[in-house]
Amino acid sequence: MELIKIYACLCDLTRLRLLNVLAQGPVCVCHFQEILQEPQVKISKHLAYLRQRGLVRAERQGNWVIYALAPKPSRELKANLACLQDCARENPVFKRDAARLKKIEPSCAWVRAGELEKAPGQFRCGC
Amino acid sequence: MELIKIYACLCDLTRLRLLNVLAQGPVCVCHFQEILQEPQVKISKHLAYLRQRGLVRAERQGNWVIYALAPKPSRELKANLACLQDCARENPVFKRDAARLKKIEPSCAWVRAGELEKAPGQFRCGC
DNA sequence: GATTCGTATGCTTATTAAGGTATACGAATT
DNA sequence: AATTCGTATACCTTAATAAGCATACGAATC
Repeated sequence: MELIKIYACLCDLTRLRLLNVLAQGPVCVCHFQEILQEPQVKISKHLAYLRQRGLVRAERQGNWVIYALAPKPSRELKANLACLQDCARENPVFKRDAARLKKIEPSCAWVRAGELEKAPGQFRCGC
Repeated sequence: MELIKIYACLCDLTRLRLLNVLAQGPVCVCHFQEILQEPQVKISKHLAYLRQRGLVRAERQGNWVIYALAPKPSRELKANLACLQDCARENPVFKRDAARLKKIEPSCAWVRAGELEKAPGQFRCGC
């Protein structure tokens, strides 16, 4: 059942943090490393978990892989992500992630605008 | 973290069904057996799982054990249970459970009203 | 073509969880 | 006191998961 799958995705802190960041917009793996302060393997694996279950999609841009929330989320998923957003608002861990995201916002903004494609080789990962 | 615990409780269908039924009010184990159509061990174990994590509390009344949602739920728990209720509304499995609950409603009503204590020995389990 | 960079995957180990069978438990009945 | 009833737990088997290490991969650079 869809609901079970969703809750299974949500019952790990790392994945919760990933999804919470993604709610702000697409982010590449190396930025996740910086925001979550977790090793690459860990991040990559949890992203794979979410990807395999359809909560998230990945798109390659040169060396980087940009992750984003899946388009056309089910009603259940939409509701639960909203609920998560609401619950996360007051939580120190999520707030800290949000702050770190804001710090590297510029690079993420380029990514979101697709500038990376237009001007390849212009941007370096800050990791 | 509270949220992780909650999602862990929610990522199993049996527990989801239990919680969804409990949202209507206290229910005893044997009624759960009838509503979910699942073996006693299974139900008992999942109730223990929820009990150990504080989502649910149990109260003995003679031979029966009545389960109810924990009082004073956290903001997170309240939000997620509401979200579940909303998602479950259209789901055939949960709807079927709700229908079965309604059928045995009378006995459950006694339990809820505490009549069981007032008139011990008057009621038998329908299982 | 070799190297570097960012990312993904295979392997191993440890933990957790789900289901079933059998049995133990407390309360009530006989 | 023995039995019955409703419920809980111990034990077993199997499967899923998380984390870390090492390594493979594709794209870009040198």
